[in-house]
Order: sequence, then C-alpha cells, then structure tokens
Amino acid sequence: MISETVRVRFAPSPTGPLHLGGVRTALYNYLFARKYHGTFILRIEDTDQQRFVRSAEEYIIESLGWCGIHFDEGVVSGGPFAPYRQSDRSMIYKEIIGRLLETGHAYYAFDSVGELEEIRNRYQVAGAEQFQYNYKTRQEMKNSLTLSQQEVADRISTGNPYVIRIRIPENEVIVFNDLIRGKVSVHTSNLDDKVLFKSDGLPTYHLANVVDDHLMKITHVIRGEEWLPSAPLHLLLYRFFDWEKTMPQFAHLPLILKPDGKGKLSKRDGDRLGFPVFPLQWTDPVSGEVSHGYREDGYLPEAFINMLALLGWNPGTEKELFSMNELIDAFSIERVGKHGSKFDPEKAKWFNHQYLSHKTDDELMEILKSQLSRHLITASDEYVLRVIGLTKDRANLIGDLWDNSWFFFQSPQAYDERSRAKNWQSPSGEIIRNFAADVSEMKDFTKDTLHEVASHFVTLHNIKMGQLMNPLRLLIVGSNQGPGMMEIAEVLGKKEFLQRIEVGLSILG
RNA sequence: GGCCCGUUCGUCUAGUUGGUUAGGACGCCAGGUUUUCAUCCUGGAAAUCAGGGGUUCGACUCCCCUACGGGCUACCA
Repeated sequence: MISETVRVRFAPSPTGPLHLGGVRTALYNYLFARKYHGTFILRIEDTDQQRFVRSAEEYIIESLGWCGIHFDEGVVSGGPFAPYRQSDRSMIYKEIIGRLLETGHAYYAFDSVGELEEIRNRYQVAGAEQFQYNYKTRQEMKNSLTLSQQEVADRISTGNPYVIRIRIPENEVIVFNDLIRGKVSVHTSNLDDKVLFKSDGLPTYHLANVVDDHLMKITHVIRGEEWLPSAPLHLLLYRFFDWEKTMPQFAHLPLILKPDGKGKLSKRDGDRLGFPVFPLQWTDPVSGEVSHGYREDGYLPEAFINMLALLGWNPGTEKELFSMNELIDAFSIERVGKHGSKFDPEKAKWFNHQYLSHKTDDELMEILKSQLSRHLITASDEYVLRVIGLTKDRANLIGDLWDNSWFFFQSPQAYDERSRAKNWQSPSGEIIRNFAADVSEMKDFTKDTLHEVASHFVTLHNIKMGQLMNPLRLLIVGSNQGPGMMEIAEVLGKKEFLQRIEVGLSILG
C-alpha cells in the first residue's frame, strides 16, 4: 500500500508552547516516516502574525529534540524545498493564488471585519441559522462576483483592503478516504467560502498548507482531528490547482481529552489537576507565567514518548514498554484508534517508574550526582552507587532519587511531626541510649552484625523490634521513610550513625 | 443550531472472515514480604460491549434509529 517514497511533515504554528497532543502528532508522523524509510519535515506555519510568539519556534524544536524526534528536512537543517517557514514563502502563495482567481475558483472580497461581524450579529438576533459566507450569501456581499470589474480594479488600486475567498462549488458531495476513519463524505453546501488570503497579504492555513504540502511533495498528511471538517476544502483546493494525481493521503488523529470531565486537554487542566501539559517548562514571554514541563518535573523522554505513543495507538499485543526503535517497528497508522483518549497522569508516572527502574545503577548514579551538586554536596562514586542500590526502586520521578536519599548525605534538620507522634514514646529515649551504647562497642559495623546486635538487644530488654527501629529511624532519617534501617546505618558508617543518635537524643530526649 | 467524527471495566485499550469464561495495563481493594514508607509478589472487585430495533441458527463484531460525547462552524491554526 505504501510504495512511493514517504514524505511527511509536522507543521506547528508558533503561537505558544507545544502541548502533549502536538508532541503526539509529531511522534506519529516521525514513526510513520521512519517505519517506511521516508523523510520527516519540520515546517513552521507562522502565517498568523497576531498570535505569533517569538520564542515558540525554538521551544518546539528543543522539545522535540528532547523527545528524540528528529527531522530530516526543515527550518533547522534546511533541505531541497526551503524555505520551510511560511512567512518566508509569502511570494509563492501570492503568485499561486492568481491561478485560482483566473479560473474563477477564487474571488476578491471587500467586506470588512466590522461589516462581517455586523451581519453575523443580525443573523443571530433574528434567530436565523448562523451566517456563512457561501453560495447563498455571496451574491449579497461586496466582492468581485457582485461588483463591476471596474470597481474591483479601482478598489484594489486605491488600496481598499481585501481578502481572497475560495468559491465553493454547489451541490456536490466530496468523498475521501481517511487512513484512520475510512470513507468520509461532506456535502459542499455545508462548506463556506473560506478566506484563502488575508488582507495582511499572508495566506490562511488552508491555502498555505495545501500549497506547501504539494510543493514539498508530502505523501501523507497526519494531523489532528480538528482538521477533519476542513479536509474537503483542502481536497477542493488540490482539484482547483490540478494537483489531484499527487495529492497526499490523509489521516486525522483523534484528540487527547482532559482526564476528568469533557473536552480536549488544555493548559488549564494541567494547572488545575497538577500535571504538566507541556514537554518542557514554558515561561510566557508576556505574562511571565511559568508552566510545568515533563522534563523539569522529572520524566525521562523515553517514558514520556512511550506513554504518548500508547495514548491512541496500540500494537495489538500486550507489550507496553517500547523503545523508540521498537515503536518504529511496531507502528502502523491503521492501529490508531478513532476516538479521543482521556489523558491519565497516573499512567505517565507508572511509565516513568518503569524506565527509571530499568536504568543501570551507573546511569542513575550520574543523575543523582548532578542533583547532589545542585545541593553543593560531593560524594564518591562508590558511596553514591551504594545509595542508589538501596533507593532506586522507590523512585517514580527523577527528583525522587534525591528525595528518597538525601539523608545519606546530610543529617536531618528536623523531625517529622507525624512520625514523631507515632514512633517516639516515653521509653524511646532510654531504649535508643542503651542501644547506642551497645553499638559503640561494635568492631565490625555491617547491616548483618547490626542485626545481630539488635536482635540480641530486643530479646534482652523484652521489647519488640519496632520499638527499637522506629524511633531509631526517626533520629537517623528524620521521618518514617527509607530503606532498611540497618542498611542505612551500614552505609552511613558507625561514626555518623552514633552522632545522629546523639544529636537526636539531645533534642527529643 | 448546522455539519463531521466517535461510543468495550473509573481510565488507556485487545477483540479485523459474526460462535471468547469479553483479555491486558493504570488506578483501586485485600493478603504476603518488611523494623517504617515505598518497591516487589499474589489474589480480588470492576464492562448486561451506550440504548433500541433489525439481518442471522447465532452479533461486541453487519445495517438503521436514538441518546450521549467530541471536533469544526474567524481575515486562528
């Protein structure tokens, strides 16, 4: 089925940070391209100068790079179809739209934004159906269909702002085959005469997208479901330009929905429910507002990608852990689901836990060391490695490495109130004091010998192991967390161990 | 409102020539391991396959209707 050389593109609009859904769209395009040994292109669709955000393009590139999604052609590396930024291609669109004007498939329209708004209002007040600039209404509007040729020429030459609209044919059914949904059909009477060229001299998405996909020899358009309703318009454009023979195939991806409630996932949901919606942290250049990112929140890119890949696609097997190469191998557009998926932040955490626990101790050591340096702590590799061995199973996020092990590197600054209330009883002080005395006699300070001493101690004093261990942990760690008490003690060493007890006793009694 | 798309455990999903005890995963619950908290292991609850009609010996699988959900309906993408 896929015989020709595959060329696909990811074509984001630099209006802000790329969110989860955008990353997934990029990912599916990337997997598809790699799977068929095709070319993957990054095109920047910056035809909206109102919403343009300067730092967005850089953010998008950095995000996808972090994810391991790399481009063969595009704004970064260039390529045979440069330029890849639509604002740098405006001459191309300007020239090409002339063909549609000549063939009568497009026309000039002089109705101002204000006039249009007024008409929409009038329709609404009258309780009529929503106003559409279409075959029914275009005869009553100010455009090159209703105005004399002379007046049109005059208006243009005197600088009267205008747009160029497509002239949607009447009474026709547009049918196309979507790779994910199968046959989709729309009657042209439901389509409106969309603006192709704005009065600012730049094309709209619809025109630029079709022109560039054709010029860049795109074979498959894999994009979000929000484009499905306008796909028939795009098809018409291919026909009017006489590009139908090389028209790409379409695949419309279902959307990613909010975890709770209804609607598509938005930035607000992340803030509200406490999970990142963006791959990287984003600082809004205007408001200065900072949004969380998966990278900064401690997710591994492999985990993030794996999670995203399975949100809307599945391999048909029970395997769920996939490296990028495995994804490329297993991916197929036919196995992308048709319906939207609610995003589950808990599952994202689970994926991260999986990837973290599959890392080697050496890899984790490097990560923890970088966290240590941030806390101005230095420790030998050997020591960090021992700590990793004891704490790595407990981490979900990268930050947990430090959160679960900081007490190996510094003594507790405070004693957790709840642990204290639960584990520090009146006899605790005396128990610990006596135990510390026994420990100070020890020559061989290992977890095994400590256990022996502890067992002996609890038998002798006729107490339960917990009565010794729990308060001990409180003094050593500061709360009721962490790996086995004696394992911690062994790593800490006798001197540090006894010192923490001494300090703790002086505070808690 | 109109148009388009969709609908299997709470969530992500398997189920592709119609015949399955409707499978897995996350989460949840219980038990085990443990000196704590996690991890880990074992087990469990959890879908009348949105509802109703057909077609058929037989439908989650095919058709129709309804309901519900989502998207679009800008000189935004």
